Amino acid sequence: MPLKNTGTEQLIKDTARRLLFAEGKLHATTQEIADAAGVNRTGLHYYFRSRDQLIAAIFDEAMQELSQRLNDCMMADQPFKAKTKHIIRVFLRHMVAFPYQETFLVTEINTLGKKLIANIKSDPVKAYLHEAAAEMEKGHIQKMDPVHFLMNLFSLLSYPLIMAPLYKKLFQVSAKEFNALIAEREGIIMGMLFKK
Amino acid sequence: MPLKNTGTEQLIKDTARRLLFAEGKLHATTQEIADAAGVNRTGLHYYFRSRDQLIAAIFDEAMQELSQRLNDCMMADQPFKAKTKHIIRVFLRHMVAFPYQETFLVTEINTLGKKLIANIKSDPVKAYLHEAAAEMEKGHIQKMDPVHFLMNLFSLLSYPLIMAPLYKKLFQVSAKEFNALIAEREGIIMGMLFKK
DNA sequence: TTTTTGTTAGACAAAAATGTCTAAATAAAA
DNA sequence: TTTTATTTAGACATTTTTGTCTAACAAAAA
Repeated sequence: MPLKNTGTEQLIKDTARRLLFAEGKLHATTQEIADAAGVNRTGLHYYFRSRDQLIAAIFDEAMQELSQRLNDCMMADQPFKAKTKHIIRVFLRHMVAFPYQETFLVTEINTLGKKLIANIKSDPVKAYLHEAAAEMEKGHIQKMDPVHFLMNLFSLLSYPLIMAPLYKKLFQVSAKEFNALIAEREGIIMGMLFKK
Repeated sequence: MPLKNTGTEQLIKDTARRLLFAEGKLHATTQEIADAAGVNRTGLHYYFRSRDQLIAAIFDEAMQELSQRLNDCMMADQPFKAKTKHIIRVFLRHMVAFPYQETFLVTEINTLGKKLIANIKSDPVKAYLHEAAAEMEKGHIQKMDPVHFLMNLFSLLSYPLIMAPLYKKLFQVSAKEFNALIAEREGIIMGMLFKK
C-alpha cells in the first residue's frame, strides 16, 4: 500500500520466493525472511501486515505466473513439435531457478489454494491436448490418452530437479556434473516424447 | 524403550508417517499426530522424548525401506525388461500410498539427511545402470547416459502422484478418473522406456 | 494381591514465532 | 525547510508449539 516505490516490498517478496521456492525452506519464519532480505522484521508487517498475507501474495503471483507461462507456451502459433520444445526450454529454466515451487503449491494447496481453480484457465491446456491427439493420429508420437503425454512431459521436466539433492548422492555426481546432466535434458526429453 | 509391546509406539510412527508422507502435512504438530493416533500427547514423549526424535525415527525407517526396496528390485535375478516392469509396479504402489515421502526427504535432507549417504548403497543402482547400458547396446532402448534412463523412469513414476491435487484441477478429472489414469501408468511408462 | 508397565490427565514452564505499538532515524518530495 | 513516507529499533503482548513434571488410572505380570 505504500506510495513511493522504493523496491523494498518487491525485495521482500523476491526474498521469500527465493527461500521458499528456490532453497526449499518451506517453513521459513518471518525473521529468516527479513534477515535474508536485509530488512527489519517490522518492515515485513508494514508491507504485508502478516506472514500469511505475504505467503498468500507470493502464492498468488506464482500461480498467476505459472498460468501465464502455460498459456503463452500453449497458445503460441507454432507447429506442435517446436511448441513442445519451447515448453521444455521455458519450464526447464524455471525449474532450475525454482525447483520447489510446485512442491510448495501442492503441499499448501489445501490451506491456500481454493482460488486456484479460478486462476488456472484450462482452455489452452485443452487445446494443446487436442493438438497432441492430432499428432498421434499422424503417427508422430505414440498413441495414448493425451493427458498421459502431458504428464510425461512435465514429469521428465520437473522431477529430476526436485530430486537433485538426492540424486547427487545416489548417483555420486558433483554439482557441476549434475548441471551437465540437466543441460542434456531438453534433448533427452524430446527423444522420449517423439518418435524418431 | 518400553518392555511390553502394546503396539502404541508403532501406532504413533504409523500415524506420523501417514500424516507426513500420505497426507502431505509436512508440519504436523505433536498434538495433531497424537490426536490422529488417538493417544495422549504425553505418550508421544514417553516413547520418543521429542518431536525431532519421532521425525528422525520415521525418516530413518523411510530411508531404510527405500534403500531396501531399491536393492531388492535392482538385484533381482530377472531379465532387464521384467526387472524394470517390477520396479514400476513396486514403486508405483508405494507412491500411491505415500506420495509425499520423497518430497519430505528432499526438503528435510539438509536438516536430517547427512547420514543419508551412509544409508543408501549405490552398488545395486550402479549394477542396474550397467544393465541398462547393455540394453542400449542391444538396441532395446534408446541410447543415452543410463543415468538419464533411471531419472526418466523415476520421473514418470513419481511426479504424476505428487502433482495429483493440481492435476485433478488442471485436467478437470474426478478422483475416480484420476485413479484410472494412474492404473494405466505402468503400460504407458513401459511404452516410453522401451522401443517397440 | 502386589508390582510393574503402559497410558492418560492436567498443570505448567520454556521456547519459538507472530503480531502490535511507539519513538526515532532516514530520505525523498513538496 | 517543512512535510511526508519509509525504515529501523526495541519493547512487549499474544499465540502456538514443545517439553516437563506429577498424580492418577488401567491392565497385565509376578
